[in-house]
Amino acid sequence: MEYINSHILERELKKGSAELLILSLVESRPRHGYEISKLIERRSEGAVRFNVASLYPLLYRLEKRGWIDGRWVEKAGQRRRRYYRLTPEGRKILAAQRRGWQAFAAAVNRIAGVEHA
Amino acid sequence: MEYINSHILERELKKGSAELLILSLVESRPRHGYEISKLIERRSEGAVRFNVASLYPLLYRLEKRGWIDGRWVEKAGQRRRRYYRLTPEGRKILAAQRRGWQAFAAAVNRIAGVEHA
DNA sequence: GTTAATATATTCCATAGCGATATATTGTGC
DNA sequence: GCACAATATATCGCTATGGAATATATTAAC
Repeated sequence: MEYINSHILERELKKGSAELLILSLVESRPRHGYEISKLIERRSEGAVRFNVASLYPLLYRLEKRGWIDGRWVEKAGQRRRRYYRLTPEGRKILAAQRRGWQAFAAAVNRIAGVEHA
Repeated sequence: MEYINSHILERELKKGSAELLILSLVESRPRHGYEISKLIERRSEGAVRFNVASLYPLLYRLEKRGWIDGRWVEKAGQRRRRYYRLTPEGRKILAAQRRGWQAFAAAVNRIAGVEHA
């Protein structure tokens, strides 16, 4: 199933939702970058895909802002991974971003005339 | 009502939805740039706002791609306005973008754990 | 021993949003 | 008659950033 130019729309939309998606995924438990990218791909059924060149710099930005907190975990028989967990500050931001997303999605649905999206 | 950092989310998200919103607004009848920007602001209740430096170049792009068709209208007692109407090609793109938006919004809702957004 | 999958990382380029600014016209209040 | 706000279109220049390409390292599979 391939929509005409749908990839353009998705590419652009993805940008704004990236933070919300990442924060949401590390809400329940710490996760590492690769896991996050794979989760987004699977759960969105391909509608959202992250380029590593976007994902990792974004994780650094979120950490620098104090919204997530990363620490290296070394395990025998595994590559070292950096697990990120949500900080209290990040939890507040996540709540705000959820509200922002809902307001935005509602507005787009209203204007674009999309019923029960 | 001001959400923490919500402007960041909105700024980014806007990019991807801009085309969808504009195409939707010129679907029913031709409209000019200023009218489009005001309509988006009003109908979104402030959740989406267009900077003129984004709006006009975007209109030119859409026209260049053949999705909308603009023509100048001069009226006594009014500044000249450029009215844009949706082309048949634009109509197809709009339908595809609506589907793309729905798929995207559904994916974000699923991942971000937003209920009935 | 070669390939694929996992996992993190960076460089470079093109795109594009937006603040600032400009121009022109019409309507309103004083 | 004049200042000001609203309408309407337009562009310059800065900056952010997304993504292709590429690199490195480890483990599993064949």
